[in-house]
Amino acid sequence: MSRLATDFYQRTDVEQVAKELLGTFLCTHFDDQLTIGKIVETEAYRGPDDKACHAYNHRRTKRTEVMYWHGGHAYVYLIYGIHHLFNVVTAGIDQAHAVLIRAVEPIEGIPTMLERRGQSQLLPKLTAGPGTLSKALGISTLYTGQNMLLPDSPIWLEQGESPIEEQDIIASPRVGIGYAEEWVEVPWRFRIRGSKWTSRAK
DNA sequence: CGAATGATCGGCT
DNA sequence: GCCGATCATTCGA
Repeated sequence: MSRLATDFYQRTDVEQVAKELLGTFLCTHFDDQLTIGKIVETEAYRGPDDKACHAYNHRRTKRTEVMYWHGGHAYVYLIYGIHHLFNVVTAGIDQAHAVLIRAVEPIEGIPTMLERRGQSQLLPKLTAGPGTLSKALGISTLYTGQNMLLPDSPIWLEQGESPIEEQDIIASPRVGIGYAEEWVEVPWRFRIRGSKWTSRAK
């Protein structure tokens, strides 16, 4: 396997990056535990024109500052006071684009994931959904701003076995963004066709 | 400084 | 299907 590098992350077409992240491996190494999940569902967010994006209209706050950093950083934030959502920052400096990772297929470190989630059986609900996958992989807001291009990063991405074909990608509207007006129906949620490890379709 | 709210999840009906 | 959890962040006074 080889790590995704600068030229993958720093493209300006966040929609394309979101599709190409499907099939890649999200890896974490915390507390001496290696966990790996194959990414099966993503969503693209494109500041500054996308009303669903935290960086809409060049909005710049302490929380969203990371989105303005160069591609390859991790943007992690807390939602509903409970869930830590993991995003991959893309494009260049001051282009606030990011891809939310919404579901992974457990590959490595499954006992660790089960323990972190307090579950005993390997079922899709272990890692289907942005909050649950973060918990299973041990990702928290502590790691927002982590540069995943650094060789010693505890969070990183590995290339997939082979690219997912366009015909095997299902696009649909993003979820939980009812406030985003004309952006509500834009089909920037991507999933691998036939994967049982994705969250429920809208 | 106070109040509202959210890129969600899981338990209960 | 509905609803409550739970708190950092954001914005307005």
